Amino acid sequence: MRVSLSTVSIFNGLDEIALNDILSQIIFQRKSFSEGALVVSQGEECNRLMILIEGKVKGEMSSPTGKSLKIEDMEAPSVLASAFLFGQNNTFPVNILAETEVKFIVIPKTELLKLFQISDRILQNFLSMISSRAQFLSEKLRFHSFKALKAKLSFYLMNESRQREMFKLRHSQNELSELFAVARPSVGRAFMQLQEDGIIDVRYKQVHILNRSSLALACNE
Amino acid sequence: MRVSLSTVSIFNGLDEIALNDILSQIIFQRKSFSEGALVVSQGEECNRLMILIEGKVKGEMSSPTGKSLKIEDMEAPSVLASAFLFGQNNTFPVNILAETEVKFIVIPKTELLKLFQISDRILQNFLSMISSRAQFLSEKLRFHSFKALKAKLSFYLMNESRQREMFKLRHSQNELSELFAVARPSVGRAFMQLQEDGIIDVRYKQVHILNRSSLALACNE
DNA sequence: AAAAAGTTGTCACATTTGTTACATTTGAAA
DNA sequence: TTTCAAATGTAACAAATGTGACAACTTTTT
Repeated sequence: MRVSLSTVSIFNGLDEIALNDILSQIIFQRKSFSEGALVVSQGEECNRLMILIEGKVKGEMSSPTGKSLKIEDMEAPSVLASAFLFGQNNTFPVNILAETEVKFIVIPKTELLKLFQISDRILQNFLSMISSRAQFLSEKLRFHSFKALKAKLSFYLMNESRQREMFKLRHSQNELSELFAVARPSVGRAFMQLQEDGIIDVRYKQVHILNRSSLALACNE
Repeated sequence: MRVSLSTVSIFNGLDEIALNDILSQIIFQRKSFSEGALVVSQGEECNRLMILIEGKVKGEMSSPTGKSLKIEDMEAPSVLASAFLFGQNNTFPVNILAETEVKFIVIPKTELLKLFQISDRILQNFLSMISSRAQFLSEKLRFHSFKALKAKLSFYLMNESRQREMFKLRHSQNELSELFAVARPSVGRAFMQLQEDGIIDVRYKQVHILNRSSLALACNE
């Protein structure tokens, strides 16, 4: 189940052999956490790159009320903390929780700088990752600026369906309520409204998109 | 009113002479816009670094309803678009509007890459900027996850006051309503509530913080 | 197959926020 | 100073969302 390191985005374009050579030149750690563990807590100093090579984690922001806003799910292979490593206030903005057994490779910031000098390709990969990250955060921000819940849900359904007319929801209404930062019954109501509008047909996790163009319009309300 | 280039964050630590030498090695443009102009529109390809050297701009996301969510104000010297240059989907996530006459230096992506090779310092500055940018976006995101408007306003007041007991608001309620993504009368109500709670005293733009610790608590509701 | 746990549909009611409107106050311009 | 545009205080009502609850249904576990 563990992934090959060459599939990790920061090592894009490097083959196993080159990669082994490069990695032999720096110091790094391996770390494991068991299911449910708090891998990183919000506010903790961000001074090392964490590469998830096995398992799944989720990132969530604990809002001040104690409730949490789920930011994203990640599964191996992926790179955590990339965008926060070099900032002024380099702290993690989220809690990261292990959803399964997870394994990481941990590269200290100083060693990462060495990597940049060794391989131009790694630097370019890193720049690309960090930019995508900022794009991701902007998208999240736009998403939360969608005021109406119906619009949020419509947008979500547009993305989840990917052209298909029928599909199964990956998330429960409870999870959606965390993603959208609303109460659970509100999610149910929003589904109901889209159904009453004749835009979708939904029964438990099974969704049938009846009118995709109306769904697109519903994103704009 | 135009600022010296050495005060721009991406050129931190370089003196005028070194900077002139470096800049002579690359190709870049100067661009001006008049007040009110749309400097960059959301969705436009982001393939050049824009350095604001004179004037003020604001960035806002047009939400699908046509309403806009103000993201930030920027004034010279500052660097735009840094975080989106190298991503997969390198488009601007915001509209950028000139609030005064503005002047820019525009450096194409390819030339920026040259700069990185010429000066390690510029690369490091760039990494730092882009990380701070991601932090900024995360903070925005957390802010919008503050559900209650009273909490948003409290948080805003905590930041704006900076230790002081009395201060003048920099933004009108109308502007605040854009920042918070709510309706204007709601902002007024939130002020009123904080006043009724005995936490602040507010009369038009003049704010008096009566109980800072309660204000801090109010952020968590 | 049966039991347990989790998910969903749904309700009534409280609370918050949006909308529209208008009078008042302030600050800037004439 | 006077005038005027903008900002603010405030109200009534509409709409959306939160809360708590419970039954019905699914899925997973035993």
